[in-house]
Amino acid sequence: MNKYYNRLTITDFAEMLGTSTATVSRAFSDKGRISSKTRQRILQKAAEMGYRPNIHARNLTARHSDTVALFYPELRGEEPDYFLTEIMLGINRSLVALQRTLQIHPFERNSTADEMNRYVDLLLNGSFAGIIVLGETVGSRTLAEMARHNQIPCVGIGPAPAPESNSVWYNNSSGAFLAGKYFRDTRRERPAYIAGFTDANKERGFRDGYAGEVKIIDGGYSFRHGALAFERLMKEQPDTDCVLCANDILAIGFMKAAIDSGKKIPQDLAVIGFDDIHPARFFNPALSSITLHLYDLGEKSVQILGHLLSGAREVPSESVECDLILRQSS
Amino acid sequence: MNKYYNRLTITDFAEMLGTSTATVSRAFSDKGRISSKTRQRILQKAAEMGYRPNIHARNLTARHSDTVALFYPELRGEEPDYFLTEIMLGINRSLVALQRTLQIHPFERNSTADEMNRYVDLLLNGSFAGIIVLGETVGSRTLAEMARHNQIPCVGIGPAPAPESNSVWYNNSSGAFLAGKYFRDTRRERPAYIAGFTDANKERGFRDGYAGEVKIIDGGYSFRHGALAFERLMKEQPDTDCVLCANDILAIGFMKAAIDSGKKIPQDLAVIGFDDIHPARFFNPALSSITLHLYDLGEKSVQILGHLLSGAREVPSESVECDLILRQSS
DNA sequence: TTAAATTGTGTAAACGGTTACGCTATTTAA
DNA sequence: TTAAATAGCGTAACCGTTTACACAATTTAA
Repeated sequence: MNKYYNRLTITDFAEMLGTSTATVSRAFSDKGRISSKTRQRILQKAAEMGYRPNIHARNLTARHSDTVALFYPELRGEEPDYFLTEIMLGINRSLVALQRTLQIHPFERNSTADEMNRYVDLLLNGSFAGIIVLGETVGSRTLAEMARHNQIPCVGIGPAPAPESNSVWYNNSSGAFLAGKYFRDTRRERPAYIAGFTDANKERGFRDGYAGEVKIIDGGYSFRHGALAFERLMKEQPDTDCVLCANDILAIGFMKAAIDSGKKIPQDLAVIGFDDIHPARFFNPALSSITLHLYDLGEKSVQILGHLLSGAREVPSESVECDLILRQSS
Repeated sequence: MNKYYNRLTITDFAEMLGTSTATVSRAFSDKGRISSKTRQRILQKAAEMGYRPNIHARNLTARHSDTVALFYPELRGEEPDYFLTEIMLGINRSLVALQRTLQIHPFERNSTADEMNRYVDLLLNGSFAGIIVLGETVGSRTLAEMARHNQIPCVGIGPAPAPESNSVWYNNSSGAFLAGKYFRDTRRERPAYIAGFTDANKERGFRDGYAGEVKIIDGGYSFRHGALAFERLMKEQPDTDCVLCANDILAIGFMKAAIDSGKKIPQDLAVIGFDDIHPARFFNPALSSITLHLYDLGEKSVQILGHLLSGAREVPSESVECDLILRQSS
């Protein structure tokens, strides 16, 4: 292995200055008592001579690290996970402001016991000051539960408040409702819902919003699945005139296929996506979408974690509103 | 602060088992001598009773951590940084395979001395086993240099081999050449290059590839800048019939504006982007682009880092080929 | 001016592991 | 069967900090 980095230890350094290690330590820690004159002198000398407190020794005595881990079920799909990307952006920015660093830990959606063990080990061996857990997979819940059980600050991000931890959550059902209602209000007559895999909440919300029956097509969440869904839809209900898709990538794949086959969007077919990932607005026509405010989601999770980290016991969970962003596609 | 996690120390645990701490340590470390029978017993008991070696103590004696940091100049632009996202994906996947964890550290492009100091501190206080540094900013170079100087494994990713560290690099100029040549071969007559900010290499490559004069428009790298560039171009050289853009987002913004103003792509105007970020293929028409093989870039950097981490002294830098991916826009 | 309170510093014991060294068993060689 | 080699384990020093406690110097109160 690699044993690089500073060979200058606090003992050596203190000796050079003619002080004790305690004083040096105090100069860096801003806890204990120390005259500002000596602190100045020590910090200055440290800068000159390149002394830096070894972080592992610090973590050991302090009994905590200051890194935060983000666990998320990895989408090994055909596209990068834009959903994750945008949440992570919010998380990381906020974390930097808190002077904390982010470790990222993807895990398989159907994680093996082995993989889970590795992560639980990391969690319990003191690696993290706290964790953020994305999603609602078995893995996510296990991690959240372990964290709670061992009193490690943890906040979950998902489509429902997590009983195992503090959480910030979004309400898929109410989002889908907006889309349904919009289609009703704009007098669309034959709605369809392109589900990735079944998501009862979105489906129900959409149906309730539209206040009428809705054709369901399922299959998967990728760009390619969107195109397939279009083909199936044209066979099974060719007079469909409005569509909600379970996520934006699906919607974009769907639109692409629709346009290539000669459909006019939004005239023949109005399309609304879900999540409002950034690339949605790039498409031509620009995609309308239910926004989950992904960036804010990340930000809020860090806010809650921040409170937990500074010792608060009861921090309320939060939810974020879904909104319908109208662009060209609907 | 938070002093959670395992209160069961090696001393307590060893006592419970009636062995010495040395033996327990050996059971976990697979170095020293130990009978497989006792190891079994210890590991099993550990699992039962929930003993886990504290990572900070381990790191302290071992004099190294096993986390890898990725430093990158943060694009505080109007879009998420897809370029980064895809490289990071490659890095993280490979790193997981090496049982290492990734910390991500964005820094400002024009980072202040203060910010730089923080990062140098992190670098030199033993936080990382090694680092990967993205880009060619002053900050990136400083970090790479510090790492090299302190013998911390470091690999840079950028548009040219980095003298301060091992690196994996791409050749912008040769990529742009391909685009120029393609436009020449397809008998386009009035080329333009939409530079974000000036990038002499791409510009030169493009001109050489086309073997003729090229109109330059600059301004910035965002979607919005793409649209602005289109407008300026229409004023300054309205008969342009082919365009290379300095990145894909720019290209997409450009195309969107062009289409909205009635241009037919690729008939009236052929467009090629740069980087081949994933969303390029979603656009309508799908965007042709010079691919940098971003994912592979990330993978290779970890490969090199892996060698460095396992003690190799001289590991050759690598470069990746640029390729022209043709889609509908050209 | 003197006692009490406060401030600044040092000594040494943790923190929770690893590992060099030494001492028995046990195995192998002769 | 015996000497030499080796395998398995324990003791204790060490990794580089922090911090409780003790003590001297200085300030404040009376």
